[in-house]
Amino acid sequence: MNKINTELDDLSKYKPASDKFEFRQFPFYWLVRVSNAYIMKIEKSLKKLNINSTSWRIMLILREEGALSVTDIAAHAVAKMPTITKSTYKLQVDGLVRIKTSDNDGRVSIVVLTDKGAEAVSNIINSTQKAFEHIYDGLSANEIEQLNLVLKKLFVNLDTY
Amino acid sequence: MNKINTELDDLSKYKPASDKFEFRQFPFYWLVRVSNAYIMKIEKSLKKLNINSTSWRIMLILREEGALSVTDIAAHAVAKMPTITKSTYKLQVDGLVRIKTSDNDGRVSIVVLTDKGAEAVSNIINSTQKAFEHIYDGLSANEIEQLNLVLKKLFVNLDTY
DNA sequence: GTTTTTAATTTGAATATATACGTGAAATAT
DNA sequence: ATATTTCACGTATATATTCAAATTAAAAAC
Repeated sequence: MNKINTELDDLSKYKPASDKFEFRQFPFYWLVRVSNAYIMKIEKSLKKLNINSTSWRIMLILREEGALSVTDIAAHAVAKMPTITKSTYKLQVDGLVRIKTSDNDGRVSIVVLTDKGAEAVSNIINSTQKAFEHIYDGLSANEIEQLNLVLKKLFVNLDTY
Repeated sequence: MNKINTELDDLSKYKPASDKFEFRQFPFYWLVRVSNAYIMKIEKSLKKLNINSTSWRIMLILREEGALSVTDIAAHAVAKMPTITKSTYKLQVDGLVRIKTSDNDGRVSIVVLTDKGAEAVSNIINSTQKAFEHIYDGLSANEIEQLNLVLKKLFVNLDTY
């Protein structure tokens, strides 16, 4: 049962400045841990295919979004632009994406997945499938939905303030 | 209201291999985004103090745990040992931690926060306080507890399989 | 006492990013 | 209109971070 009125809650104990603060109850401690553990895990699968998690993320995003600018990719992936530039150029060398200057705006670089890239995504999904086999054990669809919801809220807060 | 019987749920749509998969509903997409956004945010605060998020994490852990081996720190921080070795030696140069060989086991390096280190933690908390001001806006204590719970489960799954 | 395992470090390579720069577009002034 | 300033997008360069692989050294197993 979730409380409706959130204003009555004292959330200070989840903030480092509180005397009640304890890192083991700190959501961001767990968030970073899970994120790191997840990245380590899939990098192990991706290793054989000579691709890293950043490139993988870029390709997944491009598959669903079609063509995106470097800025847009950086926003999706939450990474700095130089990181994305470098990563996409490496992908281009491997023939997995194509980069071209926008017709409308000469400053903008548009990145698209090539056919080879789309095929690579399918292959990668197959070879990482095993890593996801037990990943949601003990969780309900409801809990996952709720997790997504809360993460989205946290993201907005981080992005806004 | 959460379902009790999790076995009835079809969680396949949260796995990349499903045809129903969509990265925007993928918990790990959001997890990595939030983790990256959080790290970027606090790194901005920590920058002025010439410390990065990894060192910060190590110091927070040491403050609560007292003395820890490099292996233990790596486990807490979910990073590789060379990363922790390098990071702690940098902290030692700055006088924030002390590294000494264990009395019991000559292989083990024990790391402790120095007085200067403990003081630095307090200072850093003060200067990062502002970053946490609105971070939980729109969330209840209950939701945060639930978040922690789910993250812990995910971590165990990632760690086990 | 030799072999195997474990803990940490060193080295080298890949990745990420801060900073500076180049270039195009938009806004403002002339 | 057109020149000038400001701003936005991306890239190049230099530096920092991370980690795989190899190495060293200590402890445990045999």
